[in-house]
Amino acid sequence: MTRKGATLELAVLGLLHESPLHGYELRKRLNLLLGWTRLLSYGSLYPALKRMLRAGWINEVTTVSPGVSRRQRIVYQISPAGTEFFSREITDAGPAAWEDENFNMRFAFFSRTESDVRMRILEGRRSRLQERLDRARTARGERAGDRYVTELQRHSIESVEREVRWLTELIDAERALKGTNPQVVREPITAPTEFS
Amino acid sequence: MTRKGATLELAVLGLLHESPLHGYELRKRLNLLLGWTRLLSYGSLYPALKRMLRAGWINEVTTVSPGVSRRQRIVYQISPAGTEFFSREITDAGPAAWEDENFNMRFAFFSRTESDVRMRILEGRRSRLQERLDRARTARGERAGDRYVTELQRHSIESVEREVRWLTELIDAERALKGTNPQVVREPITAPTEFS
DNA sequence: GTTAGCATGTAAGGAGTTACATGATTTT
DNA sequence: AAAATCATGTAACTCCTTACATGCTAAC
Repeated sequence: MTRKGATLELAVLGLLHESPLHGYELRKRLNLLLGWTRLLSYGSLYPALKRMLRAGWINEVTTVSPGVSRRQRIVYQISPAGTEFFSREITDAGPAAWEDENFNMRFAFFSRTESDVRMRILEGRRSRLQERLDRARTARGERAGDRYVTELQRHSIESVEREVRWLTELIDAERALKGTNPQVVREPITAPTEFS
Repeated sequence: MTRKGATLELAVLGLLHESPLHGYELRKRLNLLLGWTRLLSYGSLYPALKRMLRAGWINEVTTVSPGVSRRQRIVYQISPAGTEFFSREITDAGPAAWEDENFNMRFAFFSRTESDVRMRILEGRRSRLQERLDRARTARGERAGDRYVTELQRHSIESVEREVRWLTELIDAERALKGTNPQVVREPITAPTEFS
């Protein structure tokens, strides 16, 4: 099936992989992690958590000993099924991985990916942007009418070009890394941050 | 009311303002004009045209003399009500104008806007991005964990900074222009391009 | 004559927002 | 004691995409 919109679900699983969290905190972290243009709303997060509960990817752990705060909260933790799903999805380097909505999230979890997967995603992303660039460049020549339109097109093209250069640097770095160390780069798991 | 999603409608009206067009051609031009990340689909354009017909903003002009091609097409032209609506919306320099989805479109039609409106939209857009930047910058300090996450944040911040610089240049240019010529900058209307 | 591109649509469904609703806890 | 922020949710609605359906016309 490979639901197109598993972005949110995957990001949640990725965060819960590090430490259990409750909804409110999850939302804050998601907004920091992925530079979403609009902030993620509760109306979108909470239903997603319910869906994930039903799917068996996460478990509800109603607060036992909340530590500092005596405020009751619903804490979620990732289940084995969730871990399995996350790993499977994160391994997939298909077109979905380099689409606009997914790419940032995939990149954010690159530490949990094999080097080849990273490469294929970065290269896929780059050629996607390259296509867009080609279209934009030919379009520019055609109608040199309004000066604001022209300026907008110029700036858009420059932005995408910059993005492409960034990807090229990353690809080169990845290739260099691959040469020296063919293994997966495993970051040491940081100690679960205490959510206050 | 100020429907949030009038973006598409406004863009269509803006294009029809220059010359009557049929749906297929409209879609192509919209995709060029606004650098939408995904191409606009027919499933979104055609229903929008129907809505606009019902609203009385456009008229259907089933092809009379198609010129070069003898292919029958449904050509739309803007109505007085549509012109009125477009002018009213394009004059509004409220928050909606500098949101992500709207800003590019508004900018593309800047030639049909007063200098003060342009200024307010550019400045609104800039402070919106500035806020985003502040949030991102403070976020960055907190968790210097994963190197890919760090790189993503660095790059995002740099992109927004670049955007802010661009807006600043535009604002300065606009201010200089305002000093010399307080009137609206009217581009000569380019001759309606013959759609083949 | 067949393929590629032109041209117009509809139906079902996904993903998320806004607005509403409620209440606890912490800070001032 | 009030205000801010934490915390969790639901319902209605919007906008768009995908996939389907259909047929014309130009070029090879």
